[in-house]
Amino acid sequence: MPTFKAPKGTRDFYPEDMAVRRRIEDAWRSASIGHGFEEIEGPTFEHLGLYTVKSGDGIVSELFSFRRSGGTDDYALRPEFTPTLARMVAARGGSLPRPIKWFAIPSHFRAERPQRGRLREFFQWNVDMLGLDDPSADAEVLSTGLAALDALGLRPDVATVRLSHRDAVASALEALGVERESMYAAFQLLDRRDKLPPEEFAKKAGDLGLGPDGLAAFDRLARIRRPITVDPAEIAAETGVPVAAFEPMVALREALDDAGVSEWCEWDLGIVRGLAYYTGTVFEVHETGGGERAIAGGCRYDGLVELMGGPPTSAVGFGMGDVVLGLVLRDRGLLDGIEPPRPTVFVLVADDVAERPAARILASLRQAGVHARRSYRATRNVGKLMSEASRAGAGHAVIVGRELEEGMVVVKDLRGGGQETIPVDSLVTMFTGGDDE
RNA sequence: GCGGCUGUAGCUCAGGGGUAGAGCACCUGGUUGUGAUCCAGGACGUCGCGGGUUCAAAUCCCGUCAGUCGCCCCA
Repeated sequence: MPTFKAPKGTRDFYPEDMAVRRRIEDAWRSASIGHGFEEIEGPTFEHLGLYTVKSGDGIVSELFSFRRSGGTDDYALRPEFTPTLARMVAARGGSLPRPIKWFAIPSHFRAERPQRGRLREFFQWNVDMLGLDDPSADAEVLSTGLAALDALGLRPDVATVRLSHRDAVASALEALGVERESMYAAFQLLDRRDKLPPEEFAKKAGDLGLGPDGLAAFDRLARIRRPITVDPAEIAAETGVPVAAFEPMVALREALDDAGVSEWCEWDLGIVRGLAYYTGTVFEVHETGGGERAIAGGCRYDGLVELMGGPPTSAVGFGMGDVVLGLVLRDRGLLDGIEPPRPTVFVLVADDVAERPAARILASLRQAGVHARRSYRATRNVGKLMSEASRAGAGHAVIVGRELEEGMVVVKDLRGGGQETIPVDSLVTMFTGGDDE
């Protein structure tokens, strides 16, 4: 018989893994709802064209795409959610009340070589706010993400938001002599500042029309890392760029301050993020040590809904994957002790004649909404059964046995250790009365 | 697509040309009811796979596959 393994880059979620996943998803969902976002979902696969129209044909090699046997349409498992979101917004056009505040926790699929923090199937929390062209929307979206991180135990000393603003950087680069038509190439170079040898960096910068002075300023700009409270005039002085270029950053900073999250944030003008359709604010959330990939990435994408056939719609959102976040949380012990739901009651049968009464007791507990389990072993050895109840993490064990003759059962508190003999009739009340966990 | 490292029991690993090992976990029983660091017993492997060398390969050689980490890319 052939043996099968989970496909490359996918994961099996055993109960303990599922408990961790639920913890993360619960934090995401709670933060979203608490900040006024509503949950949506879309199809797991879409028309291939939905992705190529936005990202170009080159994206196809990164997708799991397919055609139904005998069919004519090309599909792809969704590699991200934003196109689906933009499609959904475009489909309802202007009929949706603005701003639109939606979140989703979809699975995604990418045909990449797996490595640390990157798998072929993963879950990504998406939070998006559309139809409000104001920095307060950027701040609201970002603070939603940070609320989830906070709920999971991460704090500003452990996770940092690196922020930039494409309009500000574009103005700065223009002031340094970069032609408008070279702007996208300049962003790409900015993104690769730490990966290229200095000579190559200088050469590519020269191709953009930058002289030696401009190159030096470009390099300084690319490496700007400052507290978010810094005076833009300081950055202007350091890079030789007129301070007016950094104007968009001031309004963003004020919005972040009002949202109460500026403690998490710093400027990093080297943050670019790849896509051409990004506009305005861009940010990444990183572990402060910086060893892992980005925990989350977000941006403004004011043109995308229109690209999908909808009305011009401003938009800002972010995605946060479960893989890197899980690694960061695990490294800090923040996932220790998470386990699947544990039963309130564990019913054990201590006597052959108690088998059917025990079954009835179990059913009555469950019908009353109590999480109750039983042993499926044949043994009547109470010690072994008690051990099983303990390993199951049950709060109480109910021994159904000889006391039944008097209409009684024994209830043992597995946390505290005490036990009492009570009438069978009062058992359900005991566990629904509110004085038990 | 390219490179490093690792593949031996369910898990963690030892062994290193001559009959396949340990700990943990798991299962059963301990004759009559209380959470095992108790006792006794049990199941467990084509040593990733294929080829080569050898009287003999888990062990040495070659290849291959898988996992993992990195490069490329990263929505």
